[in-house]
Amino acid sequence: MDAEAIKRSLEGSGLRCTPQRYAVMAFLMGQTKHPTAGEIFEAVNRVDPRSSRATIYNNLRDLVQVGLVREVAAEGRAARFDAKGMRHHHFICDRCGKVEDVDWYDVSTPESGYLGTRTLRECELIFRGLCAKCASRRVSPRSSS
Amino acid sequence: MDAEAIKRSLEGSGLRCTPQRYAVMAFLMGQTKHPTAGEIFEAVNRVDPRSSRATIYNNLRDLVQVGLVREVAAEGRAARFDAKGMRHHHFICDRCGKVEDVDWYDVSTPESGYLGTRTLRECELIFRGLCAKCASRRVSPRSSS
DNA sequence: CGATAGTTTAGATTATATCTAATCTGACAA
DNA sequence: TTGTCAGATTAGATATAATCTAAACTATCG
Repeated sequence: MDAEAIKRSLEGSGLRCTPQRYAVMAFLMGQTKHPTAGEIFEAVNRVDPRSSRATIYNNLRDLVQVGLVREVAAEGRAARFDAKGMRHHHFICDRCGKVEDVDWYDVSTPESGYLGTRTLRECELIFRGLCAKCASRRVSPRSSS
Repeated sequence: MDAEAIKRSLEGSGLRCTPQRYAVMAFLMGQTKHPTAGEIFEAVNRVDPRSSRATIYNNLRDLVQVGLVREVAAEGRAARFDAKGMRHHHFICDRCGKVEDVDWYDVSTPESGYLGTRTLRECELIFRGLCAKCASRRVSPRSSS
């Protein structure tokens, strides 16, 4: 996504396109990983414009609130974020905790009545197991003994 | 689940059935909510045996590790826990953040090859939307104007 | 241009989780 | 039964992540 599209998405969401917000959005959109707020802070501050830590947190909160960014539902101390671009599911590794994107496929939605009087917005899938790296690590020590 | 079954499940998992571990398991099994470590600490310390905060955290880590308890994949500052009893999915409210259990149903698993060389252990479903309380709250102000 | 709301700042503070070293406890072997 | 030792707990210190605070800055609108 280019500069103009980022600007438009921010303003379209009711947020001003400040340099600091732009930097966060641009960083997240160029990511395939799911960085923590701390990682975003450090990455973004390598170049101008600089942002204070509170600005990073404030901006992530605002971006999540308007729906341009989402917090990833994963265990671990620090929240992880990704930009809502192409729809995808997440795979979380039992061993190393890494969160990876996997292609979207439609999940069968529950029967009507299943959620009672709750209103359903989205069904999110999380796959759990071993990532490619950890899965091959497990196999390797055994095959040599 | 009764006292003896808790003891057996602890010992069967390779953990000693200490009074403090028993208290945490008993508390979690009597819960339909998804308490934070802090909430568990407070609830458990209302009666003997008392536990230090580190003991609560240590024991939750151990219980998660052996698979008797799981950390719930939900946003929010503090981790939330539930005992692995009856299989269920979770509904997370967009507005109040409450995590609710909903009945299990089988999710269609992905086609072979979908996860590449990763190994799949489980597909977890998270429903998102408004809980019954927040959904009815939203409707009420509008219908009066 | 001035006013004002929105945003950022930098450091302080809070909340959550983890560490640390000493002490306690229970299991097991002799 | 006793002694040993590994596992567990303790209580407070410390680390980490997130949030607060009040002042300053900035962009927008009238």
